[in-house]
Amino acid sequence: MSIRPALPRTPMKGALVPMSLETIARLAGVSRSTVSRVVNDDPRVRPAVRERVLTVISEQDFHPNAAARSLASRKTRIIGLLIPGAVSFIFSDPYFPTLIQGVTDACNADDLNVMLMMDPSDDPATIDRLYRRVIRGRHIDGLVIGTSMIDDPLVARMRDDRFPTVVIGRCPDEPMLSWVDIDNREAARSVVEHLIAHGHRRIGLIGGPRSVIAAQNRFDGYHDALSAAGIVGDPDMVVDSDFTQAGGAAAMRHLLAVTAGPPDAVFAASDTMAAGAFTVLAEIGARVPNDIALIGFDGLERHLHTYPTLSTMAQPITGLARAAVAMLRRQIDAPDAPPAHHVLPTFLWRRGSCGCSGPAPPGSIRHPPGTATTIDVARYPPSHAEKGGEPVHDHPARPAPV
Amino acid sequence: MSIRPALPRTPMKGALVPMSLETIARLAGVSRSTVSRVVNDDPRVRPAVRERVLTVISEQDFHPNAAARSLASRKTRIIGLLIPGAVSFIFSDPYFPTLIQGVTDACNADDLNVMLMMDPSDDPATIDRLYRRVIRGRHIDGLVIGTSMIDDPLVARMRDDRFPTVVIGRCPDEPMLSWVDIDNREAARSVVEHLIAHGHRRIGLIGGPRSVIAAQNRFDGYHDALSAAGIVGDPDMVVDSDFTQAGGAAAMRHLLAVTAGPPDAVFAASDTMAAGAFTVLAEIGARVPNDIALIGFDGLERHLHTYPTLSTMAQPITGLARAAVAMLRRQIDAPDAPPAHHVLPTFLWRRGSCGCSGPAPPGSIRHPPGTATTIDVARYPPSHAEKGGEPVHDHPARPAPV
DNA sequence: GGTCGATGTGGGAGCGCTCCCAATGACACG
DNA sequence: CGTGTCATTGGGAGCGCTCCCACATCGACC
Repeated sequence: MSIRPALPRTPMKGALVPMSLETIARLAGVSRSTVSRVVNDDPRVRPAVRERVLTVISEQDFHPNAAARSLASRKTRIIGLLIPGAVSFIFSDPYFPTLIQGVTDACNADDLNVMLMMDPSDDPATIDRLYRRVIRGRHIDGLVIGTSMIDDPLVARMRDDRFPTVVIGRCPDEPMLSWVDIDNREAARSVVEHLIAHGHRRIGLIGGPRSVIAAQNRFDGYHDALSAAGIVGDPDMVVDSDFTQAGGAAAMRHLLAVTAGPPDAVFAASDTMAAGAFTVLAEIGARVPNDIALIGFDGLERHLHTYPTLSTMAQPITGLARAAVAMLRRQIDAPDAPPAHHVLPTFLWRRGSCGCSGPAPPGSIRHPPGTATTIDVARYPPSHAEKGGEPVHDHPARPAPV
Repeated sequence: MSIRPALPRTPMKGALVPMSLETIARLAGVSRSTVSRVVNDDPRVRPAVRERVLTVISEQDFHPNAAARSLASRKTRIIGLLIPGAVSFIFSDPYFPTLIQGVTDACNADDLNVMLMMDPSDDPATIDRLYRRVIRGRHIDGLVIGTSMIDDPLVARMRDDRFPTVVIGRCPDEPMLSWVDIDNREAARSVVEHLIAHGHRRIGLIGGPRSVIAAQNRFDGYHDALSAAGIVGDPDMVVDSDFTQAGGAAAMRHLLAVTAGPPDAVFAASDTMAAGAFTVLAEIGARVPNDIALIGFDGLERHLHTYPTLSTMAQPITGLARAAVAMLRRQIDAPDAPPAHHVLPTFLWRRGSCGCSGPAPPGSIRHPPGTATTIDVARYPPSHAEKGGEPVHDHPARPAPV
């Protein structure tokens, strides 16, 4: 195995030839340092010299060696994106793909690179190897964690290592870690409140796995709304599911089979589960929303194409990703700054499946569109805002209780 | 901005302390070289010494610095995974998420890291920056390209740069690039052949974008089957769509509105588009498969939960990913080896939506289960094989015409 | 007892950058 | 004309590894 570059080989058409600052320096008649300054946009270079160097760089199609740069600067310009393997629903739900896309997009804008870390097998030994190799091997400058599980050991590890980390999804037990999130509890509460405003009393909940903090928060919000309305919840109306379409379908069947009678409205804690519920309702010939009303969670564009269109609590997935990257950059630049916590707003899209098709239901809450968070990267509402529905209720950003 | 590590700080509980081969060497009473040998599994170390060094490494929780390693060895142990932004259907279809997962999984097994490259905006300037930064900056050792478009400029660039690259999806015009693929044309042909065996003559096609090579190949296969059966195709029966569910629904509506009459069977070139078609059929009350039979493409597990279950041509997405990583590793180790091309087998799952519900239709082709390709990494059939249907027709791997 | 190979081991010389400091020249001012 | 100041520029010293070569050390063998 020859590792040495094949130097004497005649450089063939376009083939990558190793090139260094020194080469460029010689060709431009300056020193290595000056080329370095030009490459790094250091102002201490005379415009004429800068011009000359830039010309040579562009002629030679030179780009500085990342490894050498990292070694000397102690910065890799790579951030890690960790998607925990424990979440079985990773790719049966477009949440994570959208998140990944949002993160890479934000990084492109900053000339950062993304190292994707995930372990579908969720084997502790693999995770440990991955962790040691990437974090301790200093492959990356910081880490974005896709979604935190309750008692995620990796989260505690990052805190102990004081490694720059931003979690998407709150970490109530880790005040020293930065995170960005939506207010899942409040959002869920207002979904159920909306169903109550439609006159429904027997409201089912198709929830996510309790181990996912966001899912737990949505359970809590559901109960909050029932309590506030003085409704005594039926435990049979609450089904734990798994964020998949199949799981949503199974949960719906379960709700329909409850001895005390089926629900007259259902809140599914994800659009994907709502879609599963939808198919079951179609199968048995139940009319939505007349027989059973339905509201999802996520605000995925694709569910605009069902009939009736799915009402849903939209969360700014791309905004979360952008915010996480921005926060992480800040943390990398100032490692000793205190942790930051941000809450982004959500929107309830009233569409066909909840019974809204024009006039707001009696008693529905209508807030003015909330000003977004102080993080300017959180562009909101989502781009498909204009495609259907109308925001009824939003949760303005606010500092989270730390 | 202090870049220097805060050395004098008392090392707090678990905080990352910079550590080097030299440190370990001193603690173990050996030289830097010996530690390096231990870390790299070089046999030229006495067992006793190795043991001692390993103990110190583990005590100190040491992991060698990736940048220094890369700089000295000229290998980064990172591979790039490029998902072209031009494909709008990236995340509306689980194909890419599954591919990404497959690639990271394969890399974990080899202690390789994955750098995710994608540009949703598909802006040439961004792509160019990304390319220069990552490829020419030598951030990665090699590249897996998710799916090639017809005339993808990036593909030509890789070939010119002689950069280790494997494309998932064939590149007929680039014999010097390695790729792994399925035989889309033949697979599509046998789908349509199967519909013909069911007695259908008026067969619609919901295709993907023509700019995607795989989609084009499926069009060709569709026509092959019609020709072979002596059926004169109706151009109105062929609708170009976009691999999304909404696109599939729109295409189905289009097929239903054709003046010469609706199809009695439809081949959708992806399961996601088939799902869209499904909802339209349900909406108008058409029975599947009695009024209109339907077969999809991809073999996504989620469509096992529809009613009737979706018949589909399954492709080994994870197998493609694994094969690509294996091929890329080989190419990185032996850059001068000739390019490799592999074709993985597909399976037709006969389920409810095509009319198969037990006995094979008259004249259906039944091959013995094909032995998989010579690439041992391609485990096949997919893990959900046991969940429904029965393979009817497989395409054994064969060397591709180069 | 000398020679040879095999087997370990140590240290030097980079890899291609960044950062620091010293040196240079130009210019203004006293 | 001396001196100080500023803007530029060059070169040295690493960053933490890998690789190569030299140098033991130890038997085995003649």
